[in-house]
Amino acid sequence: MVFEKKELKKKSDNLSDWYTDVILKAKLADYGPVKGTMVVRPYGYALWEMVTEIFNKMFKAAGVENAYFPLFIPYSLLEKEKEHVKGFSPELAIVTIGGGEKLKDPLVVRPTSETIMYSMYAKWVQSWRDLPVLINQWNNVVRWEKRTYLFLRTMEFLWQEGHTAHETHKEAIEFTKKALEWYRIMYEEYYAIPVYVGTKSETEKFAGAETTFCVEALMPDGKALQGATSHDLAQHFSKPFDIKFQSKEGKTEYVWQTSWGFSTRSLGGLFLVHGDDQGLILPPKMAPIQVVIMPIKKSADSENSELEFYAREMQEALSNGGVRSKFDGRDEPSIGRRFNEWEVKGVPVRFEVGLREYTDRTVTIVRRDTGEKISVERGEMLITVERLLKDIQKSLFDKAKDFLTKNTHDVNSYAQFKEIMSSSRGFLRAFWCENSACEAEIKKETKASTRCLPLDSKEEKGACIRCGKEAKYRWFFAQSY
RNA sequence: CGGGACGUAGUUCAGUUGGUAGAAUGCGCGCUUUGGGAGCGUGAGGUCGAGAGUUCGAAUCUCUCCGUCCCGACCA
Repeated sequence: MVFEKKELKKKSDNLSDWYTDVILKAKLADYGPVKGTMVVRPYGYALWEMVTEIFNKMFKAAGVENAYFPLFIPYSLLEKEKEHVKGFSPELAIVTIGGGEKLKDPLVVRPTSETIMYSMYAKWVQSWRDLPVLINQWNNVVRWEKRTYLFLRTMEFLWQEGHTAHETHKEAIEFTKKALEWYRIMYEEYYAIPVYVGTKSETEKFAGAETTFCVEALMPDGKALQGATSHDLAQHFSKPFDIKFQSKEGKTEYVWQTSWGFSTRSLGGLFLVHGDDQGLILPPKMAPIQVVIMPIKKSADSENSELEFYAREMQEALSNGGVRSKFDGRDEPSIGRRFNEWEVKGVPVRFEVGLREYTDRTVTIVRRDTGEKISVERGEMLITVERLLKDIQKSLFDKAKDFLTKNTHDVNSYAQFKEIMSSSRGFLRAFWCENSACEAEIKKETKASTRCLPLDSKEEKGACIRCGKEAKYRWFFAQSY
């Protein structure tokens, strides 16, 4: 049974309107007073906290430590790596006045921390014994975006940025891939969003990187979202920043570095992929509230207190079983409205506990994703919920995977390429000559840019989709968010 | 930074040929309610984005500015 949301825009009508609407109505975030800024509200921040908890466990297990570096970066530092400053200068916020005086050396509000961190790494690394350096920081960065969008593109966003330094290139590359694997796990196993994992083309890679690895996800409108990136920086920064060490052989060498980041943008993807006309659907592993318990009261007070006791005891059992739950014992608004509130917020499972359940010693359990309603014996509650949460997690992933598969096309002619890009979009696997001029033309003509070359790609003999010249690989193309 | 739309109550919006501010919803209080957006009563809430001009009189007409959203170029 489908219940109309009088106040919520429909996902099926217009994805972009629905997206903004649901974020505001679910109280995930709100617009800040400065254009392009966003306030992350407690419910949205709870999701980000989930991300930090999950990643911190992974990072720390690999020996990565958290630290904090300053927000302000001297412009002179940023200039040291040529490609880096060129890539970022159009979107920098620069402080020119401090303490009422014009600054001699303007300060950049960090757009990313390579330069400020590496200026410190140069002091800290002297010997091979100082390596590897494995540091992550959770912080905010600012990029002066011309056009912004809640979560997906804001002027200031939250992220983690990991920065490592190693003795050898091989070790650095391995670490880059390790970070990439963390990102894949976060998307696939927690966000329930299947991704393609690969490397970026020369034009799409990070300013200053040797190679950029990425995870790419598909949104319901057929556009691709770059989920996270991990960079092999080689010695591009260690040379200008003079990060040197003496090797075991007594030789002076520059370190090999990596950097990798995952931002609040990912949450935008989470909302887009799983929601429906009723609102958000959060995968159980990410949901700050996995089960909402709703006592349905009757007017006789004596019954209510026993009912409430019955329901509260259930919450305690859930909590002991490691299930995140919320008890909604409010008298107002009406029960129907409160059902809808939690649906908009995407809580995966709802318990309905009324006189019927109390009398029969049962609980009515409702799935957010399918709307399916079941009655369960009180004794079977915990095991049923645990199974249900797993089912929902899997079912959300399977659904997204199915969508991804159906919208990934092998394309062999430019006419077909254009046709798909002007209709359903999605990921297009096509041969490309790897010439950046050709890439630019394709983007201009179809809006599709190269998203990645999947890691498991096999060399083949083909002809570039646009120019017909020799091409070795099928690249993934898509319109990017 | 180009193109479009729009600024009136917390929100969504109406406001006729220019005549001095409205609705719905939300919010407060009281009572009745509770298995899918409850009912009745009552109350609070506005520099009509800002400034200037035209006029006896401007939310309404003119100009300038500011801001927001959407679509492009740019980007995590």
